[in-house]
Amino acid sequence: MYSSELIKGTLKTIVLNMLKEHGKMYGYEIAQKVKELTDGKIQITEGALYPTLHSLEKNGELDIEKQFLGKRVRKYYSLTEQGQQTAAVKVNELTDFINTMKFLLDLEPKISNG
Amino acid sequence: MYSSELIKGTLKTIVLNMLKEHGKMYGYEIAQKVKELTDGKIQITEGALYPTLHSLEKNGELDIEKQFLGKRVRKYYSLTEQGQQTAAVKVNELTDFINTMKFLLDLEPKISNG
DNA sequence: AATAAATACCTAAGAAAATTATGTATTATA
DNA sequence: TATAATACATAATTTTCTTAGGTATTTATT
Repeated sequence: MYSSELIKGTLKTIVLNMLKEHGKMYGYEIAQKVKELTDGKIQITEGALYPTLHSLEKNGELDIEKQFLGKRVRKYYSLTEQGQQTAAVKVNELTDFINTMKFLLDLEPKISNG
Repeated sequence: MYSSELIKGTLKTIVLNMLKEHGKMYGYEIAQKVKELTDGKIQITEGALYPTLHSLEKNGELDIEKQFLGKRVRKYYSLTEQGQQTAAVKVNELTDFINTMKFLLDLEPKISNG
């Protein structure tokens, strides 16, 4: 597990990208998938996840679709058109940021993007 | 300039790494150097920088040394032994995190670290 | 000489985003 | 039948940053 401060600021991007790559998903599923894909290194807490989903939906990035399994409800989220654009922008921004950080921290040879 | 939320959580690591790579530096210098190295993409604000430096010093990561230029003061910071260890740990952690994020966001071929 | 810009430090109020803790309820497992 | 896993949610608190303000010196410009 990473010291939590690192993950800050990347949650929206992670969520948007999960939906971009895996189609519609429900909240719990997103958290499980991220945990699985990162070997438990990134664990999204529910207190962070649900408010983020609500906020994204409120801002028109996500569509919501309820599904009932017996009496229990699942809320499937999917990207709106606007959400698809936002996802692309956010992922590009994060990619750029990562490259900048790698350079700044001297993590790779400096003459690789020229 | 990146949307500010991305930079969150990386400031301590950036500061510690700057001091690791460039020896003793003063606050203003750190901010300038980071700005210069990232072509203005990462701009550390003073409101974030100085409290971070104070906090790192208070925690025993940094030594401080005052220098006077005429009447103006500069506060040079350098890594303590503990600070050197923390810097290494933090940089490793960030490197690992970056690799995890790249994998998670599918930014590079997945069979590159195996 | 006067003004502006850059250097160099600092703190406080507020916002943003997460953690931690708690809550509800159903379904599957031991 | 107790426990764990699934699945949602919110509230209080903490952390970390932004924004805005403050002081003061030195250098560059007009």
